Amino acid sequence: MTEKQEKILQSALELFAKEGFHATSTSKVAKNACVSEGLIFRHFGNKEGLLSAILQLGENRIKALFVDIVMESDPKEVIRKAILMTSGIDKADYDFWKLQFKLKWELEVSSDKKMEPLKMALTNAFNKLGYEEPELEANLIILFIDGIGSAVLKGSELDSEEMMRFLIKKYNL
Amino acid sequence: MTEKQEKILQSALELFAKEGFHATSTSKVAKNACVSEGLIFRHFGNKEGLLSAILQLGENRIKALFVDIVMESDPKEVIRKAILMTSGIDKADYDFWKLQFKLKWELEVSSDKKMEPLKMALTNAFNKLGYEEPELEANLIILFIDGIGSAVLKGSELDSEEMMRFLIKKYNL
DNA sequence: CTTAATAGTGAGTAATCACTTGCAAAAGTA
DNA sequence: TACTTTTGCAAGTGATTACTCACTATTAAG
Repeated sequence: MTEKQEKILQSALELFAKEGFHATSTSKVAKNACVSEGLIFRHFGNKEGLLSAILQLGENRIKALFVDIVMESDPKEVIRKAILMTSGIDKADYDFWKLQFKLKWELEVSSDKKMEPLKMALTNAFNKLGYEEPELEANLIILFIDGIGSAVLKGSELDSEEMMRFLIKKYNL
Repeated sequence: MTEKQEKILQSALELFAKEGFHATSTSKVAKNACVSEGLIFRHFGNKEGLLSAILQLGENRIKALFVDIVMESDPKEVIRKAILMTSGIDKADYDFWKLQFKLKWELEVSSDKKMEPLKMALTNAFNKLGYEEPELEANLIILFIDGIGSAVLKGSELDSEEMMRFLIKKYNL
């Protein structure tokens, strides 16, 4: 991957996150990246190709976030780490995650599949801890993680750290 | 409001919800509504004006949904009704609510303010029931409602009815 | 009936859209 | 060195964008 190629990707990420995919023109991306507009199409084929490249990065990053949770053997620790998942994300990466959330709405891609390994790990954890309906408990945690993530990235006033602490207390973790 | 004016609003709602605001052109809206494109600008000024009109409808509808909850005096019933809030929405109104959720991301409008009365009612209810941290409990419920709504409107596989039943059981309501 | 306001149209507008093309500079590769 | 491939740019392309304008049809009040 060339230097300019990365610059295009970085600029697209920033602008797509800030303004949205459809509201961002390829000429804007090119200007922001200080390259000719044609170069975008040379490297990524079309605008959707550019988006796909970004989406692929997202897939990889989310997998990386899950690894630490899924590999954990202590069930209590699995749930704790899941709840705290979003606390670990760098502020410099906000654009990146914001885009991922935004695109779930803009492109109608279901996030169920991506969350599947996390759901399995949580279900298993709740099962080990003797909860009556482990799968529903897992769904609930995922709902909260997603909700907290959304709130933070949308710039809500919600104190995410306090919510996580509260949840951890609620589950005796 | 004229017949054609309503048709424009209806078409815009449908298309904005399906394709997104920026991805829907005014000419598409006009065609779908079987009116001349110019009429849109006569009545709504510009594309954003059309959006504002739709957004205003949303504000009113969400207030109507809240009334039944906020007016309830029995604290347990307040929480129960809040949890079940999304179960009452008509499938014919899916486009409408989908657009409201979509726009929260596309236009970066915080939904905190709209949710404020609901949060107050829930906080009060949890307080009456002797919960230690009523405000955080309220936040959690709102997070849940928002999450269920998102999941359903995004076409997730999540069984929302079962999740609601599960939560109601969890809170002994 | 007259008049004025509103509702509605359809053919424009300049600007912008995603994308292409021709060509040159650079970088491998032998 | 000579040749091929990749990288990059500038100047285009036709289509579409949000929006305007000149005009007509309809309505309603005096």
